[in-house]
Amino acid sequence: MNRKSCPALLLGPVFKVLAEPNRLRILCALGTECRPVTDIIHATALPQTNVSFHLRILREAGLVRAERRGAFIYYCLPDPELLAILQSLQLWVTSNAPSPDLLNREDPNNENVSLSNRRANSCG
Amino acid sequence: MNRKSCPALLLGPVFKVLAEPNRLRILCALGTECRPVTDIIHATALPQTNVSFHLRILREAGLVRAERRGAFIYYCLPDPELLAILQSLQLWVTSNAPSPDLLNREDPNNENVSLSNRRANSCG
DNA sequence: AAATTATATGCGTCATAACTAATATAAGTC
DNA sequence: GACTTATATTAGTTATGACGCATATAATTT
Repeated sequence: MNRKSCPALLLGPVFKVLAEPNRLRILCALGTECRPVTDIIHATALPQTNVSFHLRILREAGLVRAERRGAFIYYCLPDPELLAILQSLQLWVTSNAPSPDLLNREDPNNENVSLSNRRANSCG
Repeated sequence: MNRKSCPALLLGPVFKVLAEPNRLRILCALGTECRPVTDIIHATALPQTNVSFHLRILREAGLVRAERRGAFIYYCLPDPELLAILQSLQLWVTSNAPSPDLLNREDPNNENVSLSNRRANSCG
């Protein structure tokens, strides 16, 4: 099963970049504005070296654009479209996915997924 | 910067789940159909234990639904909406992001991101 | 109920990614 | 050119996640 038969594989690297909470916070701190790294450092309260580390990853994934203005380097989202897509996904998650706090816990009653015998079904 | 000030943080766990290529292949193998685990094993050529491992993670993230039918457990996507969102993101990636093959390599000329001095800009 | 098929789980190992500290580069100011 | 500010990089450490093996559970068939 290669990329041809599963084009979604293209999304893997992007998802990997977006999976890191601190990177999401950086994107959040950017919003629709362009901001210098210093601002991001203050907004996220992350150490400078760590912000720079994550910015590089975001940059190489094409998820932020960087441009120098004098001594500062401003970062911003490349495209409002991206923001819209992420927001629709966010909407889907909040309305459809299980409580995200449960993701890392075992649900004691295994109620998330009932594997008990029932033939009635809505798909397939 | 908590969830209130950055609701995108909710997406972190979902992205983490979607970042794994084999999980994307499993979703791909499912498509819009419901299929038993055996089918997924054959389609992906992954070892059973590995498929089961990934299915659990997908399940707990709410990205697939499971239902038993006799001896088989059928898995399927919970919602066509999800597929649509992922496809729009995929479209964005293919048209806007840098070549994904470059993501894991250092680009030798550093052409991905020009940090050279230029004051002209389109944002901020 | 024994055997078979379908699927899940626990554990150990290995690879990868995040983080820290120290240092380097690059631009601006005096 | 020396000094300061802004940002990036490198190396080392730690944490996390994927995978494989062995085994467990659950339903089906005989």
